[in-house]
Amino acid sequence: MQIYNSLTRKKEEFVPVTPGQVSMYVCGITAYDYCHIGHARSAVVFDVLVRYLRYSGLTVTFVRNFTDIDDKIINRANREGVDWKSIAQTYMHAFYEDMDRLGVLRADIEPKATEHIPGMIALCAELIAKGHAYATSDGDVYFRVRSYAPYGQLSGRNIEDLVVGARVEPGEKKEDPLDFALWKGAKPGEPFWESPWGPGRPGWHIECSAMSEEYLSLPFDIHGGGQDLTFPHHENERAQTEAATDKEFVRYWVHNGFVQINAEKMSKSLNNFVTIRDILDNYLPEVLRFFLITKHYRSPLDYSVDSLEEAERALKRIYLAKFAAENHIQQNSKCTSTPLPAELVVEITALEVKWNEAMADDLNTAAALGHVFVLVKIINRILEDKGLRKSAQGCDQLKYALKLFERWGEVLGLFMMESQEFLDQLRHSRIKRRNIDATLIEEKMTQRQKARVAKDFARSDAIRDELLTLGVTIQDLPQGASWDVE
RNA sequence: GGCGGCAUAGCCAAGCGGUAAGGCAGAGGUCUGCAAAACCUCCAUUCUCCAGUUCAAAUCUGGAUGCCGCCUCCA
Repeated sequence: MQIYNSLTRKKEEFVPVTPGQVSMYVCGITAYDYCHIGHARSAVVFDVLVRYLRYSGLTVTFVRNFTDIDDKIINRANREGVDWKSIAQTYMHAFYEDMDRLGVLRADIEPKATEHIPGMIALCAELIAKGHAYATSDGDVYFRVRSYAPYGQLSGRNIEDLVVGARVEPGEKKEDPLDFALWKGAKPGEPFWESPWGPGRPGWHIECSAMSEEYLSLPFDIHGGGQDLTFPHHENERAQTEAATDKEFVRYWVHNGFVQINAEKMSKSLNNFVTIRDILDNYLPEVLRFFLITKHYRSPLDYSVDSLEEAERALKRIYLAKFAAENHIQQNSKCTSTPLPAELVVEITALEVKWNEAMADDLNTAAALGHVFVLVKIINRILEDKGLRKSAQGCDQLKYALKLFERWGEVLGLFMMESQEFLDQLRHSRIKRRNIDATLIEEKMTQRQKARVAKDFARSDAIRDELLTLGVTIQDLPQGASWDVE
């Protein structure tokens, strides 16, 4: 497959270091708050990537870490007057709850920073020994940025430009403002680990270097994360590992784009953070997951309730077609030998190739979903035509289409629910969201049914209009009337 | 100020030199007591603008304009 490499700023053919095997590391969360929709996007994007690589026949070793010690965790613990460990515990647990609901698979290895302190200390020591780092009298250890020539290559910056923006916090004893902390000497009251430089704790970047090196051999194939991690986090990780080991760190750097809220960046200051659980209070997890892959992973994605509801309608269309095809296959016992129009068969066969091409082209899920809808249209076309739907070939093609749903769904993490179950859940989700009193609606439906039997259409239509103002629509079907929420 | 990205129908969105996928909305039709839902059909001679390269450009080059991101913790 082709994959865009942030380091070379080009799409490249993906060739794993070891044929048939992929080693992949993605920066996980810092456990200090509930995950927001941006975390969801990143997690889902790399989940789809892992699933697709496996679908392509590759064996993937996927490492995703937890940062369970960090300034933000300590700050929150202090603010709430609790132990920092319980903060990390709470939000790692929440992460699993949210991700499980979204269908994000567990990584093969999920290391925690606090369980890898010795590796980080060893890395710091190695960097000091090689002259790439130095300890200060305060027990801090800094990376000597100017000692690593390629610094800035990954994020496309040159060192002299960085100097302008570099900051030195009060109390820091850096040789150079560009240098960044590998190890932070403990301040009073802070958690610490013993080290050759005195009690302290790791800087943020060193943990990913230590953990990726521990579980994957260098260079490993894919390093992923959000676009904002490119600088400084990934740039620093790369500098640390390559300077310490004299080996290439990573072959392909993959970065996902941001989720924006109404075309603006999500930020604490704008107070426009939307958490995963906020959304899942009102929408099915699969709707959110579908929404997150409707756009190419490197582009910014604009979140709004409208766009989420549009995704919901679109997903419903897919499930309705799946539902109809499944039902038809179950119930249709008699088959005729009517052939399907040749172009229909050709089209459906071509779809599998096209879908694959889309996914192999830098994980173009937006295009892949387009092909899913073409499949939906073909299913409906067969189902709609009495001759075609009874033909043996028509049935075969419907079965094949369902197999495609299954295969594609496995990769996208979609369409895996029982159709009926999805449609029921969707209905309940909408009833809840629109604050609809189902008992009241049922009463009205009974009243309306009486009116209809009595051919009092004025009355039955009045009830229908009344329900419509609540957002409830009525369908009069041969087997009786039913209602739904839009 | 430095670096990078984007601009495609009412909205969302693919497209990576060979003549505009797909979704939502909308219009027509099937169905219906009438509707609704569902389904089918239709819906960009044209891709922000101006030059250029080419037999051929939404796609490449140069310029203009407008948005956005990063450079500080951030997915």
